[in-house]
Amino acid sequence: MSKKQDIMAATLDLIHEEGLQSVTFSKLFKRANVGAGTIYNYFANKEELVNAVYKEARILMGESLLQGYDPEASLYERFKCLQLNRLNFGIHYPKEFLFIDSFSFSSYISPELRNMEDVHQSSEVVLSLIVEGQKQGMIKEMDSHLCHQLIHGIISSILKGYYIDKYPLNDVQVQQILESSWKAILV
Amino acid sequence: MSKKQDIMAATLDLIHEEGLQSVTFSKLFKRANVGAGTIYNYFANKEELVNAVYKEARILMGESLLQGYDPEASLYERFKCLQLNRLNFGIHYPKEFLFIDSFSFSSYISPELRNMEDVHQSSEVVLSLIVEGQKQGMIKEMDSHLCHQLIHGIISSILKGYYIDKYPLNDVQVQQILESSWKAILV
Amino acid sequence: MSKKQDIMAATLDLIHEEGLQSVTFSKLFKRANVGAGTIYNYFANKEELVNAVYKEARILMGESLLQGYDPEASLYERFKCLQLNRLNFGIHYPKEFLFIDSFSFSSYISPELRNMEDVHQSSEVVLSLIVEGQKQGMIKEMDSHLCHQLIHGIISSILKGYYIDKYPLNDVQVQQILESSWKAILV
Amino acid sequence: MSKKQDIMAATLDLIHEEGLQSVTFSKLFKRANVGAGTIYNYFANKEELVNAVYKEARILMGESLLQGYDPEASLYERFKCLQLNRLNFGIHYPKEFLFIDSFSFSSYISPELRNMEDVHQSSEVVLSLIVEGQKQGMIKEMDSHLCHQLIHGIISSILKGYYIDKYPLNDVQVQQILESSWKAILV
DNA sequence: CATGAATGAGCGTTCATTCAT
DNA sequence: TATGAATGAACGCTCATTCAT
Repeated sequence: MSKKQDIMAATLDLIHEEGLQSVTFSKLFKRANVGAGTIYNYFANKEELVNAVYKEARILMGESLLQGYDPEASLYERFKCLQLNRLNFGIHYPKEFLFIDSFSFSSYISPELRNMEDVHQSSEVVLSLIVEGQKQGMIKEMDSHLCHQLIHGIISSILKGYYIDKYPLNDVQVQQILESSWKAILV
Repeated sequence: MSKKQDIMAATLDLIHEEGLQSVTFSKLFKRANVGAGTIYNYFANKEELVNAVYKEARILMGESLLQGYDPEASLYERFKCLQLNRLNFGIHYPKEFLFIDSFSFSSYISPELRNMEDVHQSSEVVLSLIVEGQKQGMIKEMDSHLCHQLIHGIISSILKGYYIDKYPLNDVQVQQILESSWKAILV
Repeated sequence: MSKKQDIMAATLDLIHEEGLQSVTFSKLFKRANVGAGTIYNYFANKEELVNAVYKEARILMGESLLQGYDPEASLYERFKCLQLNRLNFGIHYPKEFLFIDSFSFSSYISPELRNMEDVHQSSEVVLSLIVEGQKQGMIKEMDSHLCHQLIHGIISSILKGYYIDKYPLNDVQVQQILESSWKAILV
Repeated sequence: MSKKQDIMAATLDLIHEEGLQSVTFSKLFKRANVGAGTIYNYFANKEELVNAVYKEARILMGESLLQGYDPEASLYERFKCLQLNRLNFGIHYPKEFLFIDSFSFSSYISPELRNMEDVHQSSEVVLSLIVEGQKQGMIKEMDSHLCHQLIHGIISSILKGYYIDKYPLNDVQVQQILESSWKAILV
């Protein structure tokens, strides 16, 4: 792995373990096994480093959310795919998920990055799916952003409980969650 | 007593505006209009100050969550009351809500405080309501903590979208949210 | 006892217990059982307080050093009286002795105070005793200040060893010390 | 290595000039011409710095005190060597001498350091010399620690008078002091 | 007189950043 | 590139001093 990736991986690890506030450069150097000045060959400052880590996580998330999405499938199949992708991303990449969840609204992350297209692509897919479902009379008439937030919020919240070992997330639970979130927005 | 309240209010404001990490004492002194040493008449150190602010927010939340709760009312009425209380707390006390949401799992908050009884009382009311509903065959059979997390997660997520002006939260939306979250957990 | 004396006694105690550097006003207030502002009714600032304590100790020492001094007695008798007075002062007033010993050359003590007449009276008695002895051919010809310092130094040093319990100071030891210091300066 | 030495030298200078209590880091930085953080590359904190300076002074003193000591020489020759070494150390290293003299019993100095072997070696040489002299009937029968303290005290006291220019310390005076201290403990 | 809450300059220390090697 | 000693602004905190009561 390159020095640059060592640094970014160490950054994400430290953010996950102790929170952004306690990611000091001296901890970072030791963890990443690089010299104090090496970071500045790759990143102009701490903020750019964190933003780069954020960007990488967002790209990874963006790729995950639309994985296997079949525009031709039924409304419910497409809905399940999107929700499952989000859930699986959170299960397999907890560090990335929590980092994105915590800092998307932080002033630490630059506005340009916050509005990256990657994840928004998936957001738009979700939004148009909602609108489509409402036109068909399947999905309840409500503000589409509110509806979007609602089904995402279920996944995020479930994941946070899972991370602190409140319950397992096996196939049974996963199916229950998908059903629940679907029923929540049906007419 | 006013100085203490000034300091705590300024702390909560700053946490809300810039995040806990950037609550420096120099910002705090200016915001609260007190001298550098004044804080130490009331709080042993920064951590105790933050914990005191957290405790106050938790007490306020604890009082709000069970407001008007009638144990004799129907299952659905009780459910709506609990969800509505949470939503209203978030609407009227956004700073408190976000602070609690962000830092309940932070190492900055002492474990004793994290496990205060106040909010947990309401948690147990919710949990037993879920179990009761499951016995009656109304609520879907699933891990009660998972179910709890699900309905809370909906409210939290909706509130976060509301805070960044994604949509309004008028009576219409509020009713939709209550219905959605109820349908999410019905059999 | 008056507030003023409470404060001065507490100051001397604290200096003796922890050293001047750690005599903070907050410790002082608690020890002396007075309010934070009360000191300023009696002393303009910390330095004046310390100087006042120093002055009081010096006055006490000045009184002690010439106690029972009989100008008509023999050279040796007068020498023994002076040395014994110094030794006894150190034995009975360890806090005062050590404070004077440590801070006589500190910049904390004002020059005027350092050159108070009280103890110097006794110094001049000692010096003229030395000169007289040298004229009589009993005391070795040497710089009288050097001689003075020598016999004082013996007493001071012995006291410091006594304070840390290196040895007892009973009559036997006291007699040995007086003899030794006398022999040290004889021709 | 130069920065470390700069810092230690500046520390010793400041202690000598103004006392330990006024060795603030801001004075230290200016004096040593280093940045505020540089000290922490070499010393964990202020106390460790002071202890390091103390240790260096003690090592220097330990080397000086037994210089040229010939165990085969006569009792008086050995006595003179020890006393002269101490006197010379004080004359050539006044800052080190006063620092050790003042702070050997300060809580600032760690107990391990206080009980270093270096200087104690010389103490034991002095003590056994005293005991030997007492067995031979040359040195007065008295507590050996008392006797030790007495002859050290003479040197210390003389040096303090010398430092404030009370008198010169040329060969004549030095010989007088050695004789006086010898006579003080003879039978 | 006596009080103690309030003050803010100054403390020891941390840590993002620089730069000579 | 890669390094890490050096830097100094900024941090949390202390404490002598003030002043309204």
